[in-house]
Amino acid sequence: MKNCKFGQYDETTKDSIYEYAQILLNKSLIDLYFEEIGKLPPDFFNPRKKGSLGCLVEKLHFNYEPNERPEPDFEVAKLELKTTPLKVVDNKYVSKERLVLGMIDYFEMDMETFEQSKFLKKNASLLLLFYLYEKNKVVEQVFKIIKLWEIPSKDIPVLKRDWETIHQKIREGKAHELSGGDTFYLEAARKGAGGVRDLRKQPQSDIKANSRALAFKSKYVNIIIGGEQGLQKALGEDFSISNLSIEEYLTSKFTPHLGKSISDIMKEYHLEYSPKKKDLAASVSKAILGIKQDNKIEEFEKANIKIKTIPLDMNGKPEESMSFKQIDFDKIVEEKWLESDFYNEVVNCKYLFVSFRKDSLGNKHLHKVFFWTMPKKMRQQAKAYWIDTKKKICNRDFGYFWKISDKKTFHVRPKARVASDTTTLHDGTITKKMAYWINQDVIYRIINNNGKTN
DNA sequence: GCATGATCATGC
DNA sequence: GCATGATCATGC
Repeated sequence: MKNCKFGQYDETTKDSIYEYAQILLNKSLIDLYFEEIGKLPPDFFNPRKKGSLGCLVEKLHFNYEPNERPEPDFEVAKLELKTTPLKVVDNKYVSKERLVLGMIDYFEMDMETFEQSKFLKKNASLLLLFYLYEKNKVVEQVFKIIKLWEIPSKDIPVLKRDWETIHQKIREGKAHELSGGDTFYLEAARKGAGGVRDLRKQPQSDIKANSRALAFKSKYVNIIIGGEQGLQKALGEDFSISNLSIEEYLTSKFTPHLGKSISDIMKEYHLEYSPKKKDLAASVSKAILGIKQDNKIEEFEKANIKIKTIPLDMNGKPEESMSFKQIDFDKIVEEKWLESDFYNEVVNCKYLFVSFRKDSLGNKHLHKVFFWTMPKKMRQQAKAYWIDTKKKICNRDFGYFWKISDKKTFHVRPKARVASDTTTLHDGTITKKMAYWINQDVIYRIINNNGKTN
């Protein structure tokens, strides 16, 4: 635990660091650390001294000494902290500049592969603190977007190809010919003082090359901002003036309704109540969140937030295991873990769990609402589960997937519309459709712990 | 028509 | 009572 001015956080877990970072939202350092900044030598926040804001955030806010090593800033949590500027264009935040991710050591990168690269080790998870840029200001700048970001699996192919393009030039002794235009998301950007005095040696040629750093192009940074901003926009004015994080804001919407019955909440929102409907809980959630029933949930999707409603029995126990998408048998055999559907759309997501508990009459009441992301241990289990499932599908071994009785967190089970609902694989194999599930008792534990993961 | 989220039904 | 198989309701 790190003790800080505004409480404490656990520097070994991403969630805890992220939660503590939220204090910065809509604030500047001078708002929060006026006295502390007064005691610092003026050199510390000279606008000309680049990078000083990032150091100050680490020192003042996180009570953490910045490291210069290849490991991420928060080494145990494997989380790299980045502060980066925004500007406003057409009433929208866009990235002011590329996001620099570390100097290129030509000799070192020459010997690497993408998978084992320093780049991937250091930048797989980023805590991005976007602030609104103001000229000649440092500590006065206000943080506008706080985002815990992990390289999305869908972007890995592009990033990998970009990295390999750069790598290839170094291998061919053409480091001096590198250019930002070679690549799409990731670029080898000029860095350092420039000019003759900043030239460095490269491994496969005697020609000296400019010093360069790997960086996300600002276009790509805008994609990173995009999902978050779309959601902020969808939440509207109330959210912008609330000074709350997205998580806090969304959960606070539910607070006044905790304990109320579904039918009462639906009356309040003038929704039709028919107990046969299966999406009652979902439409109630949408109503409370102010999402139109005709589905504005897309913005949540873009921000990688999934809403799951969980029915609980009288004792607060989940009535069912939790189902996810169908397994695409032909696809999974071609996939790698980090690029898989399952990793992308189930594991690597943020969930908003909305639970409803039955009373003695069988009426459902809004019970607990919280955000949840899969903790590390469970992700490891998820990987083992996925590998096992994939292996059995490769072997056309459809009868022996993990079962709930195996008590291994996940299981495979059908969820097809009817029993006769089968799927035909590319080689003509016909088999029942199956889906990914998380075991009921695991959901129970998550509910009991209010989503706190350890 | 089908995927998905949610729930029901049956057998041990 | 639980594990497993099966089906329902809905939206796209």
